[in-house]
Amino acid sequence: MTEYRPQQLDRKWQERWAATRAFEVTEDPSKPKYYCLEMFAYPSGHAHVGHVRNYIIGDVMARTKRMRGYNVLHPFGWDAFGLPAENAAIKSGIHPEESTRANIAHMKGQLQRLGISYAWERELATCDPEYYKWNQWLFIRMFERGLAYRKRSSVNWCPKDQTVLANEQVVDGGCWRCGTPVETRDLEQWFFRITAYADELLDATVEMERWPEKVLTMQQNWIGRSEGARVTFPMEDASSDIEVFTTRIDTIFGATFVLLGPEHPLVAKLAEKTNDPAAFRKHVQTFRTQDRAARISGEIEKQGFDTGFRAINPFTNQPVPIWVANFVLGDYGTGAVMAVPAHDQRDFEFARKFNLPVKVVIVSEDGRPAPDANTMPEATVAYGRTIDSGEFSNLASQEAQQRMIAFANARGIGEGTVQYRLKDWGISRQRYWGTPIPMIYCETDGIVPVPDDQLPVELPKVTEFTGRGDSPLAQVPEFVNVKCPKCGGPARRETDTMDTFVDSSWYFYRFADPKNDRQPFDPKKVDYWLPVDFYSGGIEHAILHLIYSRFFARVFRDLGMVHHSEPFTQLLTQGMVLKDGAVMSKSKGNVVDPDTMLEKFGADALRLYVMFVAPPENQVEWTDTGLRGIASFLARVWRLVDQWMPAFKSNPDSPSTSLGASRIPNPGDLTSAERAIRRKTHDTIRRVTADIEQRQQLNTAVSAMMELVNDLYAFGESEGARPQAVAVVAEAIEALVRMLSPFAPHTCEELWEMLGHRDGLMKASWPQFDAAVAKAEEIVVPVQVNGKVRSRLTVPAEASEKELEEMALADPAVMAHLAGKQVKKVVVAKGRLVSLVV
RNA sequence: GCCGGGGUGGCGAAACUGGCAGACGCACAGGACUUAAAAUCCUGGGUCCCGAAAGGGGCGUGCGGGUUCGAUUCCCGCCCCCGGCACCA
Repeated sequence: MTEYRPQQLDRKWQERWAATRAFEVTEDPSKPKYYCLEMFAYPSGHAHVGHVRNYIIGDVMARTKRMRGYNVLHPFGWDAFGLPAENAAIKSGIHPEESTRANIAHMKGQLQRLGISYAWERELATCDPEYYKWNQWLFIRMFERGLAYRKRSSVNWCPKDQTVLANEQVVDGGCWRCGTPVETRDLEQWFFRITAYADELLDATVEMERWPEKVLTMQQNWIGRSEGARVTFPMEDASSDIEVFTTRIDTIFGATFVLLGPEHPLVAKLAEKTNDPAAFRKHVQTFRTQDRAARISGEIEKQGFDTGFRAINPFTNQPVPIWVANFVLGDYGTGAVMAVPAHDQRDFEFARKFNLPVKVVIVSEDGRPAPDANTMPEATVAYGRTIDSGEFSNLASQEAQQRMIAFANARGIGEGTVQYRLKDWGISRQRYWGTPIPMIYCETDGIVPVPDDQLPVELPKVTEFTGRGDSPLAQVPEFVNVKCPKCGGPARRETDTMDTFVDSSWYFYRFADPKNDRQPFDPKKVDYWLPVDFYSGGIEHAILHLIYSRFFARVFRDLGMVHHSEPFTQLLTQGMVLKDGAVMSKSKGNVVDPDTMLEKFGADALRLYVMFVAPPENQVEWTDTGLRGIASFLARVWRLVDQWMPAFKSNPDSPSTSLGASRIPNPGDLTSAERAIRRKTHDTIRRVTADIEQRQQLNTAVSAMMELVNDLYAFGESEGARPQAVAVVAEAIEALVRMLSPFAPHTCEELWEMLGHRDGLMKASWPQFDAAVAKAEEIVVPVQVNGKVRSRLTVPAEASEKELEEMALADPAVMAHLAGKQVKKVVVAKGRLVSLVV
C-alpha cells in the first residue's frame, strides 16, 4: 500500500521540472508547432482562483499538445507597468518598481506551485528597459510613417486617476479602472492612427472562425462602420460651407433644416456675426458642459436654438434654417447633420418641439398613401420609394442613393463615404509608471524623435509621488532638459508616458525571441512560432487589448517584420469565478487564495476541480465542497493503480515492458467483461481527445475519465486476476494516467513512474484510439410506438434494419401496445431505434 | 432601440449529424464497515398518479404554435436573464 500524499508529489515534481528545464523549447522545423498563450498578468500581488483558472486551461492545452507530438511554446510574463502600483506608491511611499518586483516574485511562486508548465526561461516584464526599449523603437517607426501623431483635441480625463483615457477605456461614462465619471479636457496628446486600419480590422472579423461570435460582434460594434455620403450645404450668404454626413441621402429632399453640434467650428464664427455674441456663446457652452453629464445619467432632453442664419439645400436649392442642437455629436461624422424630420425620429422630435417644417419624401413600397406631415405621430424610418424629390422621384431608396451620390459627385457638392465610430487611440498618460514617450521638443526643429542608438529612454527614478495632475517626469530636470538631437540646441523631452496597453499589444511576439537586444524580435523566429494558436483570457479584454493587438500585428506586417495579419488564431474567453455570487475582489473580502487550497488538497485537485466544474467559457460559483469531491476522485484513481500494482508486477506482460494492445495475450480469448473494459478504454480515449483538442470542453473530458474509473472499480470486484484481465486493466490504466496528466500532472507523473516508466510523461505519447476495439458488439435499441418508448431490444450491433423490425414486432412489451391495432408505418434507424406508428 | 449569448432536477452540468432527456459530479437520504467518528464502499432519487410490491401510466428541457414516425436540437411568434453598443445622423 502506498499512501497518496499530493502535497509531497507537488514538491517532488515541481523541483524536477525546474531542474530539467522541462518546458523550454527551441524552433524545430521537423515538428508541428503549437503556441499556447494565456493573457499575461498584471502583478497586482496575489493571483486568486479566478485568474488561475485561465492558466490551468492553457496548461491543459499545452501539456496535451506536447504529448500529441507538437513543439509547444508556452510562455508567461508580466504586464508590469500601470496605475495601481503608482497609486499605491502615493499612499505608502514604496516605489512602484519595488512593489512590482515583489508582486511578480510572489505570483510566480503561486503559478509554480500550481505546476503550470511555463517556459520560465522566456519570462519578461514590460517594466524592464530591455522590453520597453522596443515600445519606444516601434513608436518612432510609427511616427515616421504618420501612424503616431500629435494633436490637440478634447480628450477623456479621469479626475481621480489624474490622467487621460482612451475611448476604449471609458465604460458607461466612467473610468474603466475606478469608475469615476470622466470629464473632457482640451490637451495636446499623442495618438496612434488605428483608424487607418478600421476597414481591415472590421472585414477580417468575418473570417476569424475560431474566435467567439460574441467577441467579434463586440469588435464590429466598436468599429461601427456606416456607409453614406458627405454633402455640402453652402451658407445662404456664401460665407462658408457646411458639410454634413448622412446615411440617408435618399431623404435629402426632406432636409428642412441643418443642425450643428455645439463643438462645430462654425458655431464660434457665427457667434461673432450676431448682435450679442456673448449670449450666443453662453448658450453653446451650456450644451457642451451639460451634455456629458446628461449622457451619463441617460436622460437627454433635446435642446437647441436658431442661429438666425440659413443654408441652401443643394438638391432643392431652398434655404433652410441653421440650428445648434445638443444631441449632435461634435466628434462623429462632420459634426453637422442635415435634419430630415419626416424620416428620422430624433429630427422629428426636434422639429415638433421647435415647430420646424416636416416634409415627407419617402413612401412605403406597398402603395400605402404618404403620411400627412402635419399629423404623423412619428418619423417613418424604413426604406421605401421617393416622392416629391424632383428628378429623383419614384425611385427605390437604394437606387435614389446611388443616383444622388453620382449627381453630387458630378456637381462637386458631395461624395459617397464611409464613416467609423472607431477613433484614433490616444496613448499619452500623465503618469510616471509607464514607458517614456521617446520624443524631444526643440524650439528650432520642432518635434524630434530620440535617435535609435540612444534608446531606451530610461524611466528616471522618481522618489516622490504626489498624484497631482501633471506628469511626474516633468519634475525631473535632468530628464526633461536635453540637447536637440538635430541642432544640439536646448530642448525638452516629452514627459508623458505611454498607455500600458501599448506594452501588451505585442508581448506575444517578444516571447518568440525574448532576449534579443538588436531588434524587438527576430522575424525568422516569429515566422516559426506565430500566430498564437490558442489564446485564452478574460472577456473584459474583448475590445481593448484584442483590438490593439490586431492593430499592432498589422503595423509589424507593414514594417515587413511579420507575415500574417491576425496574431491569434483561436481565442477562448474564460468565464469568471464567483464567490457568493460576486466577482472576487480584495475590497469585497471574497477572494479564494489558491495557496490555502493547495495546502489542503494539493495542486492537482484544484486544477481538476476548476476544469471539471463547468465548460471554460461559463461563469462558475466557487464551492469548497466541490473541490473536496474531486480530491477524493484523485485518491480513488491512486488507489485503483495501487491495488493493481501487485498483479502488474507478477505478470510477465507488466506495463513497463510494453504499451497498449500489443501486450494483451490472446486478444481473441477475452471474456465479454474484459472486452467491455477495452471498449470503454478506447471509447474514453476518443471522447477525451476530442473534448480537449476539438471542443475545449474540458469538463466532459474529466467526466469521461470518471466513468472509466467507475467501470474499472466494478470490473475489479467481479473479475479474477487472470493474465488477460490484468493486461486489459493495464491498458486502461496506462491510457487513463496519460490522459489525466494534463489536468493532474503531479499525481500522474508519480503514477507513471510507479508503473515502471522512467522517462516521464513529457516523453510519453498520447494513448492511441483503436476504432475496432471501441466498436460495440451489442447495442440497446429503443422501440417507440406512436413516438413513445415502449421497449428496448438488446441486439447485435450490426443487426440489419429488417432484423430490427422483426425483433421489434415480436417483442412482448411492444405487442401489448400494438394490441391488435394496424401498424401503419415502420421507421428503422439502423443502430439507433425502431419507431412504429399505429 | 440595435447586436450577440443564454433559459434543462435542490445545485454545477451532459446529450456528437433530429433518435432512450438528466451522463458525470456536488449536496441529500438509506445501508455496510467501525465501540464511535472520519475515511472508504454500496444503494436511491425529474415530477405526478395507480399499486402492498414487482411493475405500470401521465406530464416534463422558459411560454404558445408548426414541421416530423420522432424536437432540448429545425421553423414562426412571444417572455425572461446576461453581455456589448447606443441621440453614431
